[in-house]
This record gives sequence, C-alpha cells and structure tokens, in this order.
Amino acid sequence: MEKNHLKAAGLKITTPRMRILDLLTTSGDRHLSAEEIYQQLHKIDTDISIATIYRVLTQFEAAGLVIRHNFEENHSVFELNHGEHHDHLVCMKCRKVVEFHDAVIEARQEELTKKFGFIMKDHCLTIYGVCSECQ
Amino acid sequence: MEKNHLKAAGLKITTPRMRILDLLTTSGDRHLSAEEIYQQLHKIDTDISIATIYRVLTQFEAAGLVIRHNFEENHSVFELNHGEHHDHLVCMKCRKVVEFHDAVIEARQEELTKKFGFIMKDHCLTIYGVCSECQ
DNA sequence: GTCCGTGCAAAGGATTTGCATAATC
DNA sequence: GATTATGCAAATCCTTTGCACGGAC
Repeated sequence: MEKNHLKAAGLKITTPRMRILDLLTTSGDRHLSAEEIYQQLHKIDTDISIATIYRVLTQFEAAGLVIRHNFEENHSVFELNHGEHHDHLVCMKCRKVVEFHDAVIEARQEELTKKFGFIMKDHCLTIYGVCSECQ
Repeated sequence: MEKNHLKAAGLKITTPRMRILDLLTTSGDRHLSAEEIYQQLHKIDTDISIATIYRVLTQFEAAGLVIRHNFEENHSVFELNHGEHHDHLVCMKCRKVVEFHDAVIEARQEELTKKFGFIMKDHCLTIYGVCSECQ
C-alpha cells in the first residue's frame, strides 16, 4: 500500500504524494513526464500545481521511490522504482516501455568497466525501436 | 580535411562551421556542450554567438556529422560521428569519455529486441563510473 | 501549535527564433 | 547578385524557487 512507502521514506502522507504514487503505480507500462502527470491528475479532478509535481518527484527520486530517465532530450520521465535494476526497450511510436534484465549484458558491462580501469556506479541501456503493434 | 566534410554534407564553408568542427576533432576524449564550445572558441579569439553554435550543431546532427547525447539531464553534449556505432563509459568526476564496442552486448541486444517483438532502430548504453585517475 | 507542504507567480537555465546585416558561392 | 549564415535580443520550453497560506501530526 502506498502509504507505507511514503512513511518508510520519511515523508508525510499528503494528497499530492498519494495521487502521484497511485498514478505511477497504475501506469507501469509507460513512463510519465511531469506534464503528463499534471494532465492525468487534472482529468480525475485532482488539481495539483505543476510546481508541487516537480517537488514531489524530486523528493521521490531522492528517497529512491522513483527513477528519472532522460530518454528524450527536452524533458525527463519517471517510473516507480521496484528495486531491481533493469534496462529499457522503448517504442518510438506509442512510447510503450518494456523492462528487461539480461545477465549476459550485465556481466559484460562489469568486465568492460574494469578493463578500462573504471569503477562502475551506474549504467543505462536503452533500446529504441518499434513494437509489434506499431509496425 | 574538414572542408570536405562540410561540402559532402551540402553545407557552405563558413568560419563558425569550420571552427566548431575543428574543436570537436581535437577534443575526442571529452564530449562538449554548446556552452563549452562557446567558451573554448572565445579563448582562441573566435567570437561565435551561442545561437550560431546551437544552429550549427543542429545542422551537423541532421547531416550526420555529430551525435548528440543526453548524459546529463539539463543539457546535451556533442561528439564527432566517426561512423562506427559505439557505447560510452563516462567518468562522473572529470567527465572523460571512453568509447567502446562490444560484439557480445550488441548481439544480445538484437536477440532481446526480437524476443519482445520489436524492430530495433537505435540503442545507447552508457556506463557511469569513476576513472582510474579520479578514484 | 509547530513544522512541513502547497499554490501561485516570478525566476532560472538551456535552447530556439525573428529580423536586419553580412558572408559565401 | 542571389541566397544562405550570422549576431543580437527576445521568446520559448522545462524546471526551480520565494513567499504566504494551509494542512498533517
């Protein structure tokens, strides 16, 4: 239940926070931008200011509740953080997102990073394509 | 020689275009932002307006001469396009960039994309870490 | 009641654009 | 000389922030 996630993150239970968390929970297959969250919430009569949406998302990111992505160059999109690292396959037409995890790729990345003398902190692999429905 | 690249792309030879191309050629190990290009060119007494830098970079991108990356969320960085696809290992401290290509990862990505019924159009893998000098 | 969260409007940074001038071919 | 590029300043887009009010605990 969402309330527990908020409490666990040390955040007070407020309407904006609950609604945004709800929305992200129910839009698992599509990562949302701040503007989209704003629009969607207005549709269901929840008028939260865009400033609050940015503030809440930033707090959620800091608390590890959501992950921010920069798939496109002019804005960020957000997804719920389920804890397991995964990469993304994004449909360039309908923006559907498939999450995957591949042990072979993960291991290979670790090897390469070491080979170049780096210490890996994070990584992101995004494949852009066209899904079966949009082809 | 740079002039040929411009002609091949159907672009007129102008000072701003030559200088920007020169600069990108000589900064292979660090991808530059528009602002950095602006600063660097000013240092060598080449006063090109920031608007022109953005315009030139956008044209270069359209012509396939440069590749735009969004490693960080608030601005883009640019690198010369040498034709071969590669992925990136970025140092989070000094911003050095190592380019690599790994056949195992590439093949695996193709398999995964097919498995999910997508047609792959593009992909980017970026590993964020700390390089040997910055550790 | 105290402290934190929110809305509003204004500010901020990166990037784009309109228009008159200047350069290339 | 015709056409395309550039510089400047204003505009635009996404995101952040200051401040006064409202809500959670």
